[in-house]
Amino acid sequence: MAKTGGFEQWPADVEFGLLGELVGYAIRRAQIAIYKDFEKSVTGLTPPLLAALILIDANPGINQTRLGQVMGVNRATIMALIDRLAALKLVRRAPSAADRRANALQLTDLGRKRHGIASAEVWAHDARVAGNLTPSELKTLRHLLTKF
Amino acid sequence: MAKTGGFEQWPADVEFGLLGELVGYAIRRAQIAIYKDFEKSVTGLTPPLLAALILIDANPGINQTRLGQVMGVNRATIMALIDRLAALKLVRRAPSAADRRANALQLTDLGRKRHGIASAEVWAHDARVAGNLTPSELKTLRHLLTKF
DNA sequence: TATTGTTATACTCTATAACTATA
DNA sequence: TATAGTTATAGAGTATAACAATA
Repeated sequence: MAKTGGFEQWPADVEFGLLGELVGYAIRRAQIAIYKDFEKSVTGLTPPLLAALILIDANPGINQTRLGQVMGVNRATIMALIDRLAALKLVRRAPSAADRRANALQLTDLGRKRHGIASAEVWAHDARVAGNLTPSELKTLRHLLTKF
Repeated sequence: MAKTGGFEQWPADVEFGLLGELVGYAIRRAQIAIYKDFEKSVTGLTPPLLAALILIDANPGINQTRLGQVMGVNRATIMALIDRLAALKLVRRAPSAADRRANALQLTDLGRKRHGIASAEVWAHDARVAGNLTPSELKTLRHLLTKF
């Protein structure tokens, strides 16, 4: 029942009706609280941009369509995200050796540097928001979340 | 490890790097999967609009600022959401007896009807996406999610 | 034919800043 | 002074539809 970033998870003076019964909404409220802490913790990158940055770092040469599938967004959306990362000089669209239609996505030197900084920031953020859970509880939660 | 709506939760051929360590990202991925099922299940209302509709039904006369606080958004944002619910003739801004600055939000007759329909839809949706969890697991998950 | 990237376009969610009426 | 609502504006994320290049 922690308050994260001033967002009161389940205020007692409000009726939630059906929302209080939905596990999907419980996940959504946790996500809102976590997002508010993320904003204060990770400088200059939104959650989708950081996710893309980390995924490209971990999968160098991945193409846009595949990255979009992994992130759960379509080609036009991943296009916009890569455009922004490219404008920030963090990601480069290199030609793919295997498929001349595709871009092989890579981090730039600056991108690798930024990846290191943002990793430290998001790591600290995640530890903070999970601070009310024991290691055992976290393991259980992670396990249950894979079932969706 | 269910696939919900064609979104593959943790594809095995992709490295997730640091993302795989973050409980916040695990929650985000579950939320993406659930959202994709929501879209197919609840007709004509987005998650924020349905949340507002249910909260107004459960707290008739609530004002916009308080509703925004409960939902975790600011006054300008709740304004836009109520504008859309009002344009759909689902919600009415009634004058507040206690405070002439405030709107007492209420469902219209059509709003109550829509609330009933959407409740059935979202209930079925939630049961479907939670189908891989036992009642005991769901209870544990709900408990752990309150800790953020 | 199918797929990758791209562009044009539009909609939703969200916020900041400034204004007004009222408290 | 402070708060509730409002308006104007902007940015980010998301999608659909169409097109060119390549598979």
